[in-house]
Amino acid sequence: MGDSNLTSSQPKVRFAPSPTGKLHVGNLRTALVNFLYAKAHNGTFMLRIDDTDTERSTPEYEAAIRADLEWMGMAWDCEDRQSDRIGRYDEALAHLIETGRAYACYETAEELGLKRKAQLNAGRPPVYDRAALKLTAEQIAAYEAEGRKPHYRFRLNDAEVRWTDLVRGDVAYHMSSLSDPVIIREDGRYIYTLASVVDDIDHGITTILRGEDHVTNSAAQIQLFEALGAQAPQMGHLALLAGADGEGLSKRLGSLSIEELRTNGMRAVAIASLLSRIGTSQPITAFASLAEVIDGFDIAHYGRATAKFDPSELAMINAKIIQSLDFADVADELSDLAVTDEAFWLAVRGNLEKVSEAADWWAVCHNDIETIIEDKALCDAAITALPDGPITSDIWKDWTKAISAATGAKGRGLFMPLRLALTGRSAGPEVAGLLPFIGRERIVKRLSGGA
RNA sequence: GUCCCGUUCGUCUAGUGGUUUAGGACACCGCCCUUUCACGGCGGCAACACGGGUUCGAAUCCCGUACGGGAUGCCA
Repeated sequence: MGDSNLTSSQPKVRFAPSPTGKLHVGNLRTALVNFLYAKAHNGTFMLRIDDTDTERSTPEYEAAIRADLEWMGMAWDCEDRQSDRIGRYDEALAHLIETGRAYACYETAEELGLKRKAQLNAGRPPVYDRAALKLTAEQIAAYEAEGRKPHYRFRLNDAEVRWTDLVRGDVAYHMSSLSDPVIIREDGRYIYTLASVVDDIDHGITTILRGEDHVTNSAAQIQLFEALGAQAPQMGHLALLAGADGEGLSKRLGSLSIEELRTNGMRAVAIASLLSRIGTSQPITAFASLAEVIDGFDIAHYGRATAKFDPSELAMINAKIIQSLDFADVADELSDLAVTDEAFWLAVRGNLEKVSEAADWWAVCHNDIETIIEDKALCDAAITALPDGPITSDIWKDWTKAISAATGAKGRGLFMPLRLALTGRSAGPEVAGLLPFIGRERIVKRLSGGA
């Protein structure tokens, strides 16, 4: 477990997405934990666009990622992008070559693939054999004459790398089962392994919080930090997320993209509430604001076991949050839905799972519906007992009392027929609050079986 | 194949050898309240993956098995 005193000096963290896809709950959770860590410790949250893979990166994805982060309220304090920093990577590579930590390799991707396959078949781990180190000057010249361009690998020290992980505690990793990582491609494009380390050094990143799929990368990168004369930042590897059925999340990204959750009516705070708490020892809480999520955050509460993300759990938190929202909080969204009345919002909010459902109830009140007459005699009595004067929610009590006196009906037998006739539905907000919006004319019409 | 990691109520988890009849939160069920739903109050159901070992004593330590996840890329 991490020592939180270590971070009393202000940390600087980064979220480093590669713009090769949309943000999904797994990604976003990593971003959120970084954001919360920074905010909880008065630190800096940086956005870094990892776009060294030019074949898969697109401006559209980058824009979508930014939009999602902004929508979540996760403002970043500064930003940078890897494609602007090639010069720094050149310098780092030169330094590694000079110091004997980087070396040129001439195998093609196909040759490496075959080599791996052979090792696997022989029951050996598919670790690069460093054949390039044994190349003679003549062989290299021959490759060059052939037109082959080298890619470069970082030469790992055959040592055990240790670090105290913010979430996993003491970690030890022997480098013997790792291949020397390629750091620059044959075509001259850098790979994130090097770029990320150079960036973290230059940006003064103090703490790296990412998924545990990066553990082996971290081990190698710690040696890279050292080879570049820097001290590795603090590391924290979050357990990955799985779907509700335990299956890895990555297989079902589509249904769990932030964009989709947003269009499904999930609120940013609801998402932040859930993602900040799953996989931790803290209870899942429906926070009212991101500030509360920050207050409730502590990296020490994160566990090592795979956490499960359940969309239905998100929906419940979302409903809970909506039910306590003030009119001012949703006025803009509601006006998009043509709902402009505060009293109406207060009347229906307690029964909504999504804000957009307010529009359904607005329609129930103002448009024609299919009424259900379950008890005709009672409905007739209701028409008779309907008091004169303006229809307010206050009339409900006396009105229903009068209907009860006239018919002998009470409890469910009294209220359900009224609800069915007036709203056409068997469940929903308190009928009293809807009355003023339905209006006298429709009330009478519906009680007599019309729309 | 090899290397990491994990496995406690439905779910997220507390638990680092005795204080544990294994605690909490959410979900679920019941009751109360009540004008349905929701909210609230009270109560309930419900778990240490399996097998060995160490120990007076193990959810906790060790070994093995099973299952799951990750890594093993000229992706990030």
